[in-house]
Amino acid sequence: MPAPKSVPSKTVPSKTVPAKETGAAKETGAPKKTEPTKSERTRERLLLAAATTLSRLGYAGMRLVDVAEEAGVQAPAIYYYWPSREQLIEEVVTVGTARLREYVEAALAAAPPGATALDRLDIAIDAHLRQLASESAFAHAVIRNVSQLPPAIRSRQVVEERAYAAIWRRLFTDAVASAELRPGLNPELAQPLIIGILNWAAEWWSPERSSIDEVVATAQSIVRHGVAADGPH
Amino acid sequence: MPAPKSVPSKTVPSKTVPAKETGAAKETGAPKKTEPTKSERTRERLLLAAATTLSRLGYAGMRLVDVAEEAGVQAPAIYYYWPSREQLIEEVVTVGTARLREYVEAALAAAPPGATALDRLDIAIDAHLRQLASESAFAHAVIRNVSQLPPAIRSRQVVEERAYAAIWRRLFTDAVASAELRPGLNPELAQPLIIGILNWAAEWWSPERSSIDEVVATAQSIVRHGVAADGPH
DNA sequence: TGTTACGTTTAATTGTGATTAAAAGATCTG
DNA sequence: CAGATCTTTTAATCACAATTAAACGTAACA
Repeated sequence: MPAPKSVPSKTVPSKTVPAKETGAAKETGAPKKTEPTKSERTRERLLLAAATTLSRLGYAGMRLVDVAEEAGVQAPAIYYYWPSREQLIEEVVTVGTARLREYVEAALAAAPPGATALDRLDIAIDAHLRQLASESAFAHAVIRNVSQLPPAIRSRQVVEERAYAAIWRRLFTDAVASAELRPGLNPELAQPLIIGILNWAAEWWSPERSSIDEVVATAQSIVRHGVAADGPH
Repeated sequence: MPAPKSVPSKTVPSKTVPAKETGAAKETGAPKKTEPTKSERTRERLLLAAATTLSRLGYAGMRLVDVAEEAGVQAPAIYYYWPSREQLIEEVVTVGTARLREYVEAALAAAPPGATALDRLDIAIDAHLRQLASESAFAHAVIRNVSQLPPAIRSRQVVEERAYAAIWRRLFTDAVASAELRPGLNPELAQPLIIGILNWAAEWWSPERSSIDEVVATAQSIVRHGVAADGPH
């Protein structure tokens, strides 16, 4: 039983490599477009199931039986894809963090050239909240568990997290540089406080309670007024 | 072995009641001032240990052995004070929530008569953050675990939580009534978003990183500017 | 059509951790 | 100091959940 990809694994025995992700580049010129194998889809289904279960029951509470049931397989099937429960969880939280970063990065990259630092802050808020809303399983899994992850997992997730934090630090540095931030406001503290608005939304927001659009708009409004200099008005 | 107080317990066998908390009212006219028994202090030590361990390892991860070790006793000693692990955890989260509410309530009660709605908001922010900072074990235990508590525990904790939420809802209602809230801002959404600023602080704040005074000031500044009407300036 | 690697299942194995039982220590009261 | 009651400990239970082993289809393919 060779273990397929398994993103960050080291301990994989590495027997006959099934050349799936790897082989794709060889077959077609474009590295995309290969239809996902049944195996690949099962793996993805398990990863999502793990994220869901992890966010609901927490790091220690997530049982492989639950994950398996959620994905419609038996628990030992998980070991075909991951060498251990730990590795599975590690992938959930690193992938979760990475996707959030990528989503926000993409949104910022698509910002119009004339956007001010505060405009970009609005964009980041929008992207962060919408990612939380759509990929809620992964987002919840990360947000609710980072503080309780064992060091081994945490240390690898924190790399992703720092990369994401850098984006926000940059947003605030820019705002300071362009004097768009209210004087006297400590950006080192303002930044995590603002992140709190967004992350905590994962705890209370639900589509029944209010539309995501309204939450985004309200958060943007609070933040903008909350940190902006009393500019030209 | 009679089980001492054990706040919300129902399943206690209720044998010979040691008349401790109860007896206090009988002995002295004032219901306070009784020196805490050694037993009472052990119980308190265990409760704190449980809060600490719970916040560090989560609901499912908190082992009684850890709690006991943190309190300097053996695990089965816990069963002298609580009938089960569940009840212990329930007490941690309800007491944690209750203390936060009481602290903020007290702060608001001490507000000067002339305080505006926004002044009172500042007071609540100050109290909430300081309570998080001082009773951090209980606060963390609650904040990090509410979403993962089993329904049985959660349902009892949520009573406390609703009582606390009512305070904040009131603050915002008042601000709307006195037209201190920026028009167009949805107070139903603004309120949980602001709470997010505060609760998430538990995740990142540490005394080494910055003084609690500075965090409070920054949070107050952001919130006030974030939600206030463009009033008389 | 038999063979081989893949994907998954059922049936052990094993360690851990809550809980209980029984037995000591303490402490308090007379 | 003896006796009784509180507090805590050591020594079982007992169940559950991760992991491993072995076996069972199934599809491509030679």
